[in-house]
Amino acid sequence: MCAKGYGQFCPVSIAAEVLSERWTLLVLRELLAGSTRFNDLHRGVPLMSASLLSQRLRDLELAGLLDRQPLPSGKGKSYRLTEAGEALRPVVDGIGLWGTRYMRTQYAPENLDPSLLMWDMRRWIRGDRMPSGHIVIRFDIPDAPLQKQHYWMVKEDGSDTLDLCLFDPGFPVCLIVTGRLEILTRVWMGNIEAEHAVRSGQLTLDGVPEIRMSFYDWIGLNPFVHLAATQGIDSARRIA
Amino acid sequence: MCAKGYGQFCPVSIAAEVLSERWTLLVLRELLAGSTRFNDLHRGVPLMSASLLSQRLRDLELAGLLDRQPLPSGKGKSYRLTEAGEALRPVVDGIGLWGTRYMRTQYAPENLDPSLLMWDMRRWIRGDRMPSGHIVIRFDIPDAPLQKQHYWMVKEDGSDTLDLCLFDPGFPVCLIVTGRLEILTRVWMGNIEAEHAVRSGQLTLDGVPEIRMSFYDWIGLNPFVHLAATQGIDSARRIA
DNA sequence: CAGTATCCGATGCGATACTG
DNA sequence: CAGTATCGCATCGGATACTG
Repeated sequence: MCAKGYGQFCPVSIAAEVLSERWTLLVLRELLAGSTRFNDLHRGVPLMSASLLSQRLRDLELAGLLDRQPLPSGKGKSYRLTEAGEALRPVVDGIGLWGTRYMRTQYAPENLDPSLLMWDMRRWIRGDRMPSGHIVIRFDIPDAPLQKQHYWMVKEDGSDTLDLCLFDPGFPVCLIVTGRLEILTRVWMGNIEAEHAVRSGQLTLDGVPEIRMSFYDWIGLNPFVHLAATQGIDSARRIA
Repeated sequence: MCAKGYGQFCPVSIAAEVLSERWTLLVLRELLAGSTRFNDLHRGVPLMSASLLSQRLRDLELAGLLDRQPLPSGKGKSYRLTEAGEALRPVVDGIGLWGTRYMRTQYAPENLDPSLLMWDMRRWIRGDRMPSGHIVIRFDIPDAPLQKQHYWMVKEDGSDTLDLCLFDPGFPVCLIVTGRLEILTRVWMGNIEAEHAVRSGQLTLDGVPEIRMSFYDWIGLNPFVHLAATQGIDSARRIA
């Protein structure tokens, strides 16, 4: 009968026809976070198949939330939110805030993924607060699957953005951060304070004191934690 | 592999596992609008099968958004949002607002439904602004399917809430409002001003002048229109 | 009335393979 | 690399029938 939509004139219903499709909200989150390339978007939703991501991007374009431009470099396309898509930022933020406050399944084992964590951290870590020079930080996650126990964050001199490597880039490592996946995730989500995690030995920092001390300054937090703080919600109080 | 969820620790993802299920947002809208009984909820999402509504209500309960209490009257249950569910109001409002502003398919024929329109109007029409006494308003929708051309809104003396009848309740009718389905829907959605619709003959009022004049006072508008007005968005400007 | 169980068909989606 | 087409299965959800 009703192929797809909800058959209602209510704007919530019309909006839900786009927004409630499986994965769409997460793709939107990635776009709002600033990813513009297919593979970057895909790294943010690694469990989604490429074909489905492609499909959803087309859906979003059709719904007028997304603009797809061929790249000047010839290969590939650039995906950018339109005004309508950008206007969903408060909605997606609101959903994230609500999730932070009320949902408890965040740290279930099946929701933890070292690569995803690192990819998320890479985007928000404050490269501009790191010491100058060529900085390499290694993250060690001993309880992760073998292929996913080591990650390298690389900051070139002069640039503030980071590169995430899954293999040893070869440069000398300035700092090794070691912690179990859940701990690292909780620290990142503002659920455990970084200082506390280090003091209690849940997180280990290995490197020269200068860089070790700077850690707390640049490690940063997932953006929803900042949002929550704005609204007076304290993530740390919610330790399960 | 991933049975159901998204396998991500991000709060947006956790929230989306509940919120992005098909129909869930609309059920939530109904709950937020104040419906507490199964059949009332169902009238708000008539195209949803009862079994699926039942299922979704259970899902919402399980996720902690909904509280299901047996009614003192013995039969049936009462559904009420928990604090967590209530906390989604700004999100659902935000989605509705966004839909009002950016989505254009609202008035596609397949989204228009006279019964749903009447049910929505019933909830928000200002009974307290109607003249006192036993008031019966009949709505005539000449282009609706035969069984759905006539609706009666009944206000008992002393009560401010309205009853919606699909059959002639037998009392004398004070006012007949006639208009095509799309016109009635657009007026209700603030897309056409009621006065304008009447002046231009798109809407017809038939009754004694006193009640005819009061129409503009109690007819009201869908709540998202009020919200939009608060935010400086003018629905009337968006006539397609 | 107020739901719930079951059945079966449509479709959504992941895996795989393919292309410029 | 940056996607897109195809295929086949899993599951979602509507219809129907049933129960307190």
